[in-house]
Amino acid sequence: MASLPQERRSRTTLAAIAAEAGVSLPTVSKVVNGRPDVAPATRARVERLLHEHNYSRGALRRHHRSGLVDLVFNGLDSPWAVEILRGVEEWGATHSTGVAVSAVRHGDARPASWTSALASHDTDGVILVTSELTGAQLGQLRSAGIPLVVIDPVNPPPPDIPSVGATNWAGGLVATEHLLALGHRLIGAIAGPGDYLCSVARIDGYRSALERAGVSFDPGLVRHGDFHHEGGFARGGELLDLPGRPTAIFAGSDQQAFGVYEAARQRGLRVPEDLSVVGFDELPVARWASPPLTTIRQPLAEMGRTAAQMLGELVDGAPLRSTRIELSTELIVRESTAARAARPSQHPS
Amino acid sequence: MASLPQERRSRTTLAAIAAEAGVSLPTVSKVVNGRPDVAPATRARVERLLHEHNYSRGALRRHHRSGLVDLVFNGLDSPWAVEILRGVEEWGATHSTGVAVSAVRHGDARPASWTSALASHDTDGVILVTSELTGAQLGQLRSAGIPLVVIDPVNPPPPDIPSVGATNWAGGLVATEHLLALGHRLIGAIAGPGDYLCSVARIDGYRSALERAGVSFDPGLVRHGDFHHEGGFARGGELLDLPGRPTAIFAGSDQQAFGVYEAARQRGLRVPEDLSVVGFDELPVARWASPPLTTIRQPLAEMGRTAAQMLGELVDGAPLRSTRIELSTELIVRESTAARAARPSQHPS
DNA sequence: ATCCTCTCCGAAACAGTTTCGACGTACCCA
DNA sequence: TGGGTACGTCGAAACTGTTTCGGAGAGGAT
Repeated sequence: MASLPQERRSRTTLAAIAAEAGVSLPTVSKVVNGRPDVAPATRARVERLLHEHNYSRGALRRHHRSGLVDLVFNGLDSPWAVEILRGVEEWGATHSTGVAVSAVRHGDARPASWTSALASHDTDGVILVTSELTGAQLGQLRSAGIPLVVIDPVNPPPPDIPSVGATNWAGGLVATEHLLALGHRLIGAIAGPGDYLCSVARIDGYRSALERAGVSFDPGLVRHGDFHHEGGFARGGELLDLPGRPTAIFAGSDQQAFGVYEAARQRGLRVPEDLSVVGFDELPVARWASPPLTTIRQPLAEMGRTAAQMLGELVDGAPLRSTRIELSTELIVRESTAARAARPSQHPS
Repeated sequence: MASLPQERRSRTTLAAIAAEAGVSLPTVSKVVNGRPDVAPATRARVERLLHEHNYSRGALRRHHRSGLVDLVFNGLDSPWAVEILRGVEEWGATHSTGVAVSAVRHGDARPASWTSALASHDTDGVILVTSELTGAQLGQLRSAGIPLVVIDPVNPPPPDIPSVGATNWAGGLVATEHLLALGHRLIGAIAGPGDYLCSVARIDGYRSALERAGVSFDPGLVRHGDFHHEGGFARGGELLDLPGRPTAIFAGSDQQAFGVYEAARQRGLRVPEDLSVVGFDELPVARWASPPLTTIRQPLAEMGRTAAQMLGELVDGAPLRSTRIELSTELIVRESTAARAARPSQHPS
């Protein structure tokens, strides 16, 4: 039986590994299940082979539906994330599928990729939210046959990976046009992290709106935040301390908008009388802020539902219908924006 | 029922079921896995037997750790929930355990209990958050041998079910004492849903603080909200429209506090000059509200971590150490509370 | 040397899944 | 009506993986 080397390439079975490692099948099984009674040397040898063949819980398990989908966030510290989660969970509830939530932490000491965690509880598919995707991770997923859908990818995903997002560019455009229509000409903008696709799209929309209106784009009025309160507060403060203080700020996200609120409040500036603010996301809090926030609605829950839907089809073996879906954004006007005051604090011109 | 009860407890194997149903073992396997090629009549017969013996993925699997814990929320529509989730997820990440999130929906058409959903992907344990727990559900869990930990139970759980909460009573007391110390005497309160334990505890604390200060408790100043923005807005509006308008409101939750903000703003009342507001929870937004919210910190993430920790011990078969843990709350003073104005009920201009 | 103990491993029994072919029935067509 | 075809249903056998249990061998104590 040892004469045929083809044996091992055809199927990755415990017996094959056992033969190659020169041990018996039960011993390999014990290694896989972390049983104690295996000598360290033997364990290491088997594990190395296991890893070489990247054995994934049995080739036959490949067709077993576990009824579980993994939802991986890049940080779980935003109400933003819950909205996505709600959408995915709703889909899961109506399709008898569990949703396992996890968060990758960039600053974490353990550089272990989230893909390794997936192996412990076998998952039917993965939805990755605003996270980077390395080639190695992709390779792991592919070899394990686990479908993947990305929401708001930070870097453009490979063509065979479907992604779901919102019309961020159009949203940035509409937000800025709204401010322009109110008479504002000095409009600041706070982007998200510079490497997020959705962030640059929004700022591009902002710039296009300015240019279409014949207002020159001033790079000094654009800052990069972190999409959180802190970033909005710090960057917003910088903008408000500028000699030519903007009369309006496109905050890039709702949370940043609230940071801007606070920066304005601390400087004795009123919203919207002295400063108009537009957010992005339409978190539930936006309607309840003081004053209620004018913002760009992004159908977060629906994005989650859509991604889950696509993933479900992929899990069922359906072919990929579309590789990229962008759900439309919408301007929601509330009370944080107003026409530019007759005598705003004019910058010296 | 004709067979000995010991028999089915000792060994519920597919082969036994097959023999009893008069079919072969593979056929039973197909039924369990939902394979299509089984005649409806046969399937029904086998399923009935399966249910009678309540076969649960093999008796040997009983000791198999799936590395998955279920976190069941009563509605997922609050930033409150994410904080809990974060705590549980953190624990899961460091204990190579996945966290499956689901939400029960009270108004849902499908009255199917969440416990049935648990059966699909076998779970090591359940953390239930602010939800009711029927005896039937408890029975299902017990018979399946799935440990349970409850966070903020709505009704007092049975003595053998551990629960985690916060010192709600003390929080309500401290919040109210803070307002009393600022000179307020007409203090409104907005509770959560009347049947929530945490809600009544907070209001009891509020009442005790009043009584200890020699201020008479006026039931007309207490309203029942829903812990959400809407409730705070509606009930807060009612309080503010009272003839003897309160000069301070203990909002019962941060979200209700923001609802009160909006109710006050619509009436031209300023916070804190005309109205002091205290929240409860210390959601991340509280620090970024306009004005920043004075609130009672509830260590939500730590509550999640603690519950997960307890559940982990239970899963490992450790004995129950304590049946009830209350983590301490803490007053965080920001800018939404101020000393009572000299002429409280007048609009300053 | 002898005995004991403890670690490590595999033979065998066990549990469950999948493949594949047999059997019977229903349906279609001449 | 008869023959052929298609399909649904089921089980024998082969397969994958898990657990138990006993035995070989190393090392230590006497």
